Amino acid sequence: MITKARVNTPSLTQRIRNDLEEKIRSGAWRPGDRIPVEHELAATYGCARMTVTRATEALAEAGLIVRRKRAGSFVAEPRIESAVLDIPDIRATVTAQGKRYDVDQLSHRQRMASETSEERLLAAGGRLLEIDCLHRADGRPFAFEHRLISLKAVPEAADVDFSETPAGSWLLGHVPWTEAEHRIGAVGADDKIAEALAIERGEACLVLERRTWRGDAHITWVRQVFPAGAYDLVARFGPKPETR
Amino acid sequence: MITKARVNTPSLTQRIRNDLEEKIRSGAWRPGDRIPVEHELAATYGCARMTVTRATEALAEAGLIVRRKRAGSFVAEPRIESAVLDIPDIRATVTAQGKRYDVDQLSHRQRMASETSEERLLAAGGRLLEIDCLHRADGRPFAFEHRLISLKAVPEAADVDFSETPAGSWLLGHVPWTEAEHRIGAVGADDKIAEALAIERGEACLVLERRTWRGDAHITWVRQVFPAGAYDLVARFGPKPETR
DNA sequence: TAGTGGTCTAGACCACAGC
DNA sequence: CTGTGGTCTAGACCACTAG
Repeated sequence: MITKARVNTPSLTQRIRNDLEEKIRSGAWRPGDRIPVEHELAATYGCARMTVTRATEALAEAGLIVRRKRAGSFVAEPRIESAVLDIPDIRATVTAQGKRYDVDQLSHRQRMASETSEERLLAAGGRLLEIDCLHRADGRPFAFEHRLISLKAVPEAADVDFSETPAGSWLLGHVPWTEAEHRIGAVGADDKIAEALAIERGEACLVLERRTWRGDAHITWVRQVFPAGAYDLVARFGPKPETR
Repeated sequence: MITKARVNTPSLTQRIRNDLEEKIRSGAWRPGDRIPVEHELAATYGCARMTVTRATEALAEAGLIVRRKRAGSFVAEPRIESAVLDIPDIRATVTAQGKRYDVDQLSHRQRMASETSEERLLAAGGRLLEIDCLHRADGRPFAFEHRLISLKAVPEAADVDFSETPAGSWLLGHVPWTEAEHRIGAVGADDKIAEALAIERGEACLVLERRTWRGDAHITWVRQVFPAGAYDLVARFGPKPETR
């Protein structure tokens, strides 16, 4: 096989992938359509079948096509169900907006985990660090945060001063985690939140709850409350900017 | 090379991937650690280097490792920023909860797109279909929906009866889309929403806005309002249930 | 400059589902 | 049964960069 004179071009696999993706995204191939069999594509591109396979495999993983033995590969039906959500660290969010970030620590204490299912899940009889804080952007209240940290999972957190670096940012940098679950909802501000955020009681707020694990060990649980409009979450489904 | 007697086991590539992933997720390998070079892994598993490459490639795509020429492959620093968000169709959500689904169409009209940037983006001088509806679960208000559909992009929508099948479900089944953007926030109910959802004015609601495209053509814009607590969005980061 | 990942080849055999 | 994807091999050369 002749070696192509590639000069800074994407790999052949990538070009095949992009070509097929373009056909699908442009609508030239509609959901349910069968795409050419792999050996045909290999002939088209003058390459080995494996090269084509790598491309179609990637498309299948991305959910754009479905590959079926004996039947062929087909353009998949789009599904709206999954999108990528960006959930950045609050300090990073604020500074990314070009605003000054401050945190007020409202309370900070150690205690034993209670017997609520919530806290048993987190620390199962161990000690907890419980921290309330207020995040500020340019001095104005940005988010109220209530956090529990399992000292069983992160004993060194007991000695850290979170009055400058918020606990979330510290944890992000010091405790590798492997799994996270987020829950997003809305709630009316209770008295505590209303006071902290300087809004009226009952006013609508966006709530983001996050649990974080390292393997089986539950690291932290946090509930962040944003005044309506202060913070929107954005999720996307579609072409990735990279590799195009 | 000896062909292994595989009996319904995952592929070798998959097993290598799982092994490495396990090492990372368990914490045996920490972020920043270098993982064995590919030819070593190939020797370990008694396979060709390409087989190992396929596994490490997949891990790199999943963001678990970073591969650097000449330097080696390293366990990546976890990033909390992206998580997969499930945003199902409302009808599907309700029926999945085992509840009866109904939709009340509150209004339905055609008009020209106005000159707001919003609507210019959607239909650029063309006709719009504007639909308000109320989704119900077991008869109780579940979500208020305000939707605009570009008749330029979806002319056949003009003749569809959305009083039984909600527009969202119809579009999902009839108009393949390729890109979507979601925005999630909180808002206090205005009079219209409060009445539709049978809640108090000002009560906190979760808002989900979604824009959908097919290639460059903007298909629809929709704003769905859920009473606080009625509906939470869940996003995950971590091991996929599949292929393990 | 040596060693790493990055990519590709030209085969091969298999399992499986559609015909 | 046949053709499809599923997987793997045993090489090869290249590009890049850390040392």
